[in-house]
Amino acid sequence: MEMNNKLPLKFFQKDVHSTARNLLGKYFVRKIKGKILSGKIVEVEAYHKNNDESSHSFNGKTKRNEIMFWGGGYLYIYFTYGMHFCANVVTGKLNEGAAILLRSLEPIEGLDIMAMNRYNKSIINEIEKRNLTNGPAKICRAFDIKRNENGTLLTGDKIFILNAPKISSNNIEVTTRIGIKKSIDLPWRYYIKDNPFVSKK
DNA sequence: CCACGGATTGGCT
DNA sequence: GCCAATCCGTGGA
Repeated sequence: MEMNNKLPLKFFQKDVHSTARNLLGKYFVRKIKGKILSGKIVEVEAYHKNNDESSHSFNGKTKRNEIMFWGGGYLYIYFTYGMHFCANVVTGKLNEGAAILLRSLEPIEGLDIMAMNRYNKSIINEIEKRNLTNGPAKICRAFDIKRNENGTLLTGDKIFILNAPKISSNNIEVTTRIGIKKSIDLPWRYYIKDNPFVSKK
């Protein structure tokens, strides 16, 4: 895959909803130990400090969520349920408190390494491939992303996002978000219509 | 200091 | 479909 078309900082420094839509179809990439892991972004959710009680940033800045206030272009990693990590792309301006949760990827490169990270074996069947990165915690497990990666700048050379053609609105499905108990009616989940790697319809 | 529960997953029924 | 696993951020005393 061509590696010279990284998304620039200004891509991330815009409105969280347009950026969420724009992230669909792009390639999330991690270089680790000389290898490339990558996946096409097929499902995301927007979170924002304002009017969104489910957002980690809703009650203001804390040590845990401070990356959400650093402005667009950083990776915000949080730990949940005592065993899982999830990855967010921070968007907008300084102190805006906006981020996009990566909910599902279509695995593209480094499937053998992802399979080791997820299943402790390098050869997998079609069902296992389907389940490799189709959930927010599965993505972090497959890409070996943990607390260390919190605050990583996405324009660096370790973790970044490659540009790809924009997905047209016709091909984007918009729904309420999954797995939350507050602000459950906000239609802030975006996914690529008919992509088999989307976590849930 | 302590209690609560979560932007989840996978295994078992 | 249901539920256990397992940590730590958060908020109240």
